[in-house]
Amino acid sequence: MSGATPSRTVLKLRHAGHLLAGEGEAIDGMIGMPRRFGPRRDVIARGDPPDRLHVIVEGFACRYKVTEAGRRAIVALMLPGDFCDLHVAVLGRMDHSIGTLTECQVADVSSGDVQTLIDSSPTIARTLWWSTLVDEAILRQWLANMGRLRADHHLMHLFCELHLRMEGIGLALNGSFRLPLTQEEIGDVIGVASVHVNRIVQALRADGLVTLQGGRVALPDWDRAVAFAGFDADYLHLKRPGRVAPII
Amino acid sequence: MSGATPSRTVLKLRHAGHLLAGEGEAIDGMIGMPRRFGPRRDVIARGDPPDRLHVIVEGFACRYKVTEAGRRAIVALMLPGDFCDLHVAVLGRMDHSIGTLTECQVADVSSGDVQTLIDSSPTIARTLWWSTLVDEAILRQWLANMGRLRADHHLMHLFCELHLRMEGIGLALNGSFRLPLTQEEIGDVIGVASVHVNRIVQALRADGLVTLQGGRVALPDWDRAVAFAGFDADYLHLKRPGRVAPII
DNA sequence: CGGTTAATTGAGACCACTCAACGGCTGTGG
DNA sequence: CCACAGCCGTTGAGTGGTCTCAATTAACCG
Repeated sequence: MSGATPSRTVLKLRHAGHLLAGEGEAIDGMIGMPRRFGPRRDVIARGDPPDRLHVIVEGFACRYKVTEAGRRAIVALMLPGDFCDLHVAVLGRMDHSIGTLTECQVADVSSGDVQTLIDSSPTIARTLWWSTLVDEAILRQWLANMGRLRADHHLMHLFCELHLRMEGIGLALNGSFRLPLTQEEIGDVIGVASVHVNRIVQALRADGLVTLQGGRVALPDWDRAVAFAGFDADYLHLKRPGRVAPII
Repeated sequence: MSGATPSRTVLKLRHAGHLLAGEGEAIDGMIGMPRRFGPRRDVIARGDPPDRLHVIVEGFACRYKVTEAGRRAIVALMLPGDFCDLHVAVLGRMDHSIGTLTECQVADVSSGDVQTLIDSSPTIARTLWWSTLVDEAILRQWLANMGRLRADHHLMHLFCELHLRMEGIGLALNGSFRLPLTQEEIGDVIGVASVHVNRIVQALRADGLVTLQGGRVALPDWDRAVAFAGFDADYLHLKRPGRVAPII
């Protein structure tokens, strides 16, 4: 590693296992100055032309769709370092919205810069490709979980996934990580009403499987959590396993 | 159009709206001789290295995952003409399986040929890219539907989607199309038990919204079906509409 | 014509929902 | 410093969609 600390984006992309020396810095070089978004703001709305690329530098954001009946479905959670829309420029308009959950720092990335970088290095191209495929694999896993797992198992599965993803970018410490979402927002992820999230969380807490307080999630017993959720991390495709020195 | 009838793959890809004259034939040229698979056979299994590309030439196939508890989740339906795995070569191993539902003809495609074709034409590259993005958009829509739509609305939504997709490859006639799946398999798609699929189908049939018999689905009243399902086709990103949008 | 698979029907149980009310915390303005 | 509003979390009660188990009929196939 060189002098500058690699961004969370690069920390994540290193898990693909392809990046050569210096390429992390090249990727960081194209990420512009972040703009601040307040909580619950749209970064891009459904119907917009997807002309810009964005990276979540800080905070939690999501992809979401709203059903006819007005129920919101969060179809992806984006953590610090995640690309929002590496891929969608080919489509004419957004079929979903991207919005912040917490306050966020969002950086614009020029799609021309991305193209240049991809053309300049097969390993970078392969790494960005890997990133979009992992996003898709997560989507498949979420679909498989939804409606087939009971809400308590489903929630623990989500926490297991987020723990690994947060750990991969240096944001998990001692089995706990920050997740300042309301129970309503968690419900929009796993597809249940907020009232039900509440009851489930209490039961899980009583079982010693998880604690949620002050916007942090703690998994005191990883093995039990994994067993309870039926969690298998293969869909995250982490070629370089887990731990990154935690930041904060 | 030239002499030879375009394959269903090309019929589908034309909806992207990018292909130039002659490029459809180029794409068809790389699709090899199909091999026959019986019903309920794995084309690729979870854990396999994703080294080959496949196209479903004839029949119905699916991506699926199996939960710890043994429940199967079908996370994508693949119709004639669909690429199975245009994208997954970057990942080390399959995180899901691809299997036939009905008897299928499956053609192998050399990934070298695909690469050559992509390098030879930006419009072909853009078109194949579009294809994988539409697959992902369908995945998002399925995730949004699952667990948020009541099973009857969900099922009608699926039928509306399949109707447009089948129509787009010339396999829908007078609002009906072939879909020789068991109620169990349909249940694995929308995440409900086969017994419940049965009751729902009967209710929908009684309402005149759909008929299922002899392995065919018929939607006698498209507008009512769309209204009932809350269906909005935008996520299929058909730049050249397959069916004219319902008037009134 | 017998065997197998799929569709259908019924009964009872459970998971998650809605509606509603209450408590706790925080920020604001008087 | 207190009153108040507002959001979030919590709790209760009753409803309903979907489940499992089981049995029966219908359709298909050799």
